[in-house]
Amino acid sequence: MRSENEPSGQKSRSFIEEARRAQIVSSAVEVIAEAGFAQASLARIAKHAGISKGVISYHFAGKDELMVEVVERTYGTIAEHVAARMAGAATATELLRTHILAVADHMRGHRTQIAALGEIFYNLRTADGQPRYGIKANEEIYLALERIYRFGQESGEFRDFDTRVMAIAHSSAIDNMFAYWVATPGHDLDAHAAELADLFERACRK
Amino acid sequence: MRSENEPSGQKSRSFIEEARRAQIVSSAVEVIAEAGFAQASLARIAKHAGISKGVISYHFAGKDELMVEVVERTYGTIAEHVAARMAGAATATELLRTHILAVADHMRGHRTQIAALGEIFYNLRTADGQPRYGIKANEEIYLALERIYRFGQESGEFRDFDTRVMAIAHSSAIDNMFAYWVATPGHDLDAHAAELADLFERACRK
Amino acid sequence: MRSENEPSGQKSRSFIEEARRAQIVSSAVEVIAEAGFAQASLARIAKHAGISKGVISYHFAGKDELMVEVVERTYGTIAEHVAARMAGAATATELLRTHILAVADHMRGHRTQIAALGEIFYNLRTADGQPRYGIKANEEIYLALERIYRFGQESGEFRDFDTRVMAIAHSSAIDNMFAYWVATPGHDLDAHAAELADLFERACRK
Amino acid sequence: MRSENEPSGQKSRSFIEEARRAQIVSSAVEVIAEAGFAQASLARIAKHAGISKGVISYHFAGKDELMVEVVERTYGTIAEHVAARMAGAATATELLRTHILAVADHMRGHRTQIAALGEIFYNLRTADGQPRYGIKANEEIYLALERIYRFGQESGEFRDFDTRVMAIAHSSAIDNMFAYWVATPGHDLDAHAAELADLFERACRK
DNA sequence: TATGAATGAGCTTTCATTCAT
DNA sequence: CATGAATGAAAGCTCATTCAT
Repeated sequence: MRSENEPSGQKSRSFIEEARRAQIVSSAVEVIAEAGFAQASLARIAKHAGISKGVISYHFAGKDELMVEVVERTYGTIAEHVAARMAGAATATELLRTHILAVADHMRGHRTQIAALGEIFYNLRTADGQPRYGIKANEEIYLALERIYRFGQESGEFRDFDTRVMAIAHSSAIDNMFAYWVATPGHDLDAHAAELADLFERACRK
Repeated sequence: MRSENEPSGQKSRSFIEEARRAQIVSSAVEVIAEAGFAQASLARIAKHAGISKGVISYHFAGKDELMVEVVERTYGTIAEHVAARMAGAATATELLRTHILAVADHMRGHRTQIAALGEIFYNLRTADGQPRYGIKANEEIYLALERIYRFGQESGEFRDFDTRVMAIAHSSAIDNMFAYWVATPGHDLDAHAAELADLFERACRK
Repeated sequence: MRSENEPSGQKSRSFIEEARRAQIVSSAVEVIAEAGFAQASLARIAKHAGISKGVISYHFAGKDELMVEVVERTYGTIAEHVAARMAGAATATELLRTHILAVADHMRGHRTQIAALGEIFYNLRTADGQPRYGIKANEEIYLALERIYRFGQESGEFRDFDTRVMAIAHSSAIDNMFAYWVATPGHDLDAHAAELADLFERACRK
Repeated sequence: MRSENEPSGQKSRSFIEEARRAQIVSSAVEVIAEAGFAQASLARIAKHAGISKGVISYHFAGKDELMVEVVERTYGTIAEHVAARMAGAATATELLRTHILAVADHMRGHRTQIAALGEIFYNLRTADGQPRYGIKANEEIYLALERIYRFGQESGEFRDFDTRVMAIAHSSAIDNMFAYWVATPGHDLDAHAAELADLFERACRK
């Protein structure tokens, strides 16, 4: 919830401003998902949105700010959905299975957003050429997953294993489930997720 | 079929030609691994190799052909090494573990090559904007891994599961092991691979 | 002729209108003096004034009109001050010395204005690319100075010389005294002006 | 004279390269002199030279490098000419007069170059917005002129005065002689220079 | 074979100006 | 009166590619 004072340093934006930003972000998501990060020029994003190139420059300080906003909006949506679904789980095994199933569930309705997110994560670089989000950007996810796994180990549900390795494998299995699903028409996402849940449950249990 | 020297439809090349191509491919690998696909302009690759920009255009039909050649040369090397190591394995469990450990073993000495390979796989697109190697480029790997898993199921070592899902998870776990190792100084690659072998063995066994 | 309030063909302006124009001119002066003519975009001037960009366009027909107004307001101020000081001089030598000293005196309190004036004189161009104020804009000054010098020649105080050359040298010496003073912290403006007065007095006298 | 080793860190350039750079510099000079620094875009300079825009980028690292090269080539030519002429002068008075006359002499044949030089001096800024050559770029000239004036004071030819103020006035009188001559068709440059020589001689002598 | 030179398309960004509200 | 929004032209620059030598 925002307070009156806009405490996080953001300027409050008008309704129109907000709508335009959302429209531009949405257009960027679609272009990136369809044509890839490298082809997603401002000109192309503007054309896709049916607006002038300059509008983007007017509403965003630069291409970087636009990309970062795409990430923040998209990533936030996923995190919220998954967190809500996991709130109901009690055991580590339940948490583990719920996480995989909830993410898959979210993917079905947010195909382009997640595809765009992946492109930006992989490709966006800072002015000095360093990746802005490298694999280090997954750290937050890894920590969250490790918490689940350690909880399982402490509760006696799970055997002893390296939680970091397990978290990386878990995270990458989900990422590639998404990529495979996007690329393979007719692929059964739910079945894939269920198999994955079994896989990691068996890999962890005593 | 052509002559022995042109088994795959390629024109036979002089020694010098071959050496130049190898030199250029090598330079491309280093630049891509270090700076990323997007920053790997022909100018930069040429400069890194200490040659003129035009040489690349002379020896390769275009940037695409160069990238494809990088993939073919690099990928072939990995496949050979892993196949040789797996020749000694008898059971499905042994094959599974050996695959993971052999790949990790190869990674240690071929860091830049594999990094470049990943960049190209992820980023290279055809003229019409479609990914040249999408996840579909993994099909060969998936088939090979599925052969192992089906063998294990038929021999009674492994439980019943969807071999395609397992293959995708297996492949992605290896890819991200590499990415994590590259990004994390001091990360123990062997220990990671051993953990991964345990993980998949437990996920598969009855 | 129009009414008293519109002596020079200008539309009569409301108080608010006048205040806004003054505010904008003032902001323009500060931005130009600080950052140079080329960096003084309307956006920057507006931001500096804490108003919207459109306000400037509303009150001025275009950037050109704003610049011209800056020149007129600023230039008028100098001329008034110098004329007042020279009113008390009787001989040509006194007039000459007083001019230099009075200008220097004015500079001390109007640094930004004069700096901005110089920037605009030097840089502003008409739509067809010709300088709007070239050296020809100094004509008025040259004529005024020539009047002093001719007076001195007629009164017998000064030797015979080309009054136009003397006027140009005089004017440029003052301009550069200003530029040097602005660029050199600690430079003694009064001493500089006094030296200059001696210089021209000696150059003129018989 | 250049040595074989190109000791000053410059890459040796081919004849064609050198010719192109000279052509581009020449085109830049003409465009700047005619249309002013602000209007001298790379596109305009290229068009004026009858070449593609990219050629300039190919031969120069950026617009800055081109501008700096214009300054260096043009400034060098003036300095050489003036120094050669002054070599024959013995007294301070002769040096003083010769300097002014030699500069004027050079101006007649290098109108556009000097005009361009002035534009760049006045307008070129570094990336952080600071003038690249401010009035500080005249320091070298001031020092050279002060040497003449001090010499005259020590030899007893000249009275006591502030040599820095005299040098600034001297330098600015020459600059504006040029500007006035450029702007005023039919103006007699030689007569102007002779008057100026008289002016400064009288201003200095005892 | 190899090179330096040249091209032109496309990139992001800045800007003065216009306009509906 | 004032604003925020939008426009489109032009800027400097990068790049893959072509070509004469």
